[in-house]
Amino acid sequence: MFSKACEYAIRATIYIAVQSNQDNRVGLKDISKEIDSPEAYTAKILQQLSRNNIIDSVKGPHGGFEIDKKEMTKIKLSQIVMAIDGDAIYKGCGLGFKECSEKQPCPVHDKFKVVRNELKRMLETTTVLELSLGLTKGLTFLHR
Amino acid sequence: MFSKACEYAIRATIYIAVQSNQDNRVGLKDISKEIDSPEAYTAKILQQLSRNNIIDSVKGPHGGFEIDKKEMTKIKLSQIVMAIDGDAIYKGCGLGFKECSEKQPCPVHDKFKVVRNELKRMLETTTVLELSLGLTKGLTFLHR
DNA sequence: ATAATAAAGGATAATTTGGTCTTTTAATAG
DNA sequence: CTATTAAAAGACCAAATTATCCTTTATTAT
Repeated sequence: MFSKACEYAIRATIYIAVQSNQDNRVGLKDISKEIDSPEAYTAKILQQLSRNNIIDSVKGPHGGFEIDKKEMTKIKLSQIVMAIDGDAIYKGCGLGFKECSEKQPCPVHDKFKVVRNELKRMLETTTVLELSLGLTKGLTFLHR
Repeated sequence: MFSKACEYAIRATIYIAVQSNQDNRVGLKDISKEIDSPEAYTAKILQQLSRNNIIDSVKGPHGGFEIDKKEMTKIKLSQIVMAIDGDAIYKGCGLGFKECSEKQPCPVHDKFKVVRNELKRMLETTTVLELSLGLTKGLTFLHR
């Protein structure tokens, strides 16, 4: 569904959100350990999230990553997916045709549309805050 | 969503179905031209489909690929996806966790379930015959 | 100011996926 | 039975994705 990078991005963002809710800034080492991802690779992904203003980063001693509490309620899963994987999952044809459209639909166009719209709706309505609360309440998990 | 190989597999199967409905056996060259895919790579994919009994292949002069008309009504998109991409799209966790389950769900587990179920339903109810008819009627297209 | 800390950035390596080429095997028409 | 045709099979190559390592930059506590 998503790239590995995007999976890590979502995991990391949720973890940072959980910590930011408790006013903890978290470092790369901590993050990659908690979300079970390769450290250096995760660093690259966090950079991208930071450049896309999804998370904030602070250099130096006691630096790390955080998410503004007010912003957190507004960040949707779709923003993370867009920042890492781009819009392929949104506009791409199910059979990989560039020219596929309503006017010239591929054989699975209408069938896929239903699924894609459901996915789109889900990504655009799910907030990072919401997901982080499930974790904090112990209803969901983030590691092996 | 699907791998490139799987996209080519679906395209090819639909095209072979269209031709088989008109009692035409089709060769690799013809297929890859019609579905706009690399010839040698398509050959590999057709082999996989043949081994999985989704299509039939005949060697020698006037050989090629075909689909039994009676079988065609039974072949679902899910069988093609399963043969090429495996069951990852069915059972895999949205965030890539191996241990994700109903009992130990990842933060997006329930959200993804809705989308995945929709996808599953679509793949398991859509037949190759159905898709090929849309093409034959000129309602859909398979190439640039 | 300076040493220590932690993220940013750049170069590079490994793996997976996508794709090609050549040889072998099977089928059939003459 | 032999030449021809077309798929099967195997080795190989290329590109993209995933992942690592090393150097630089920014921050802060002493």
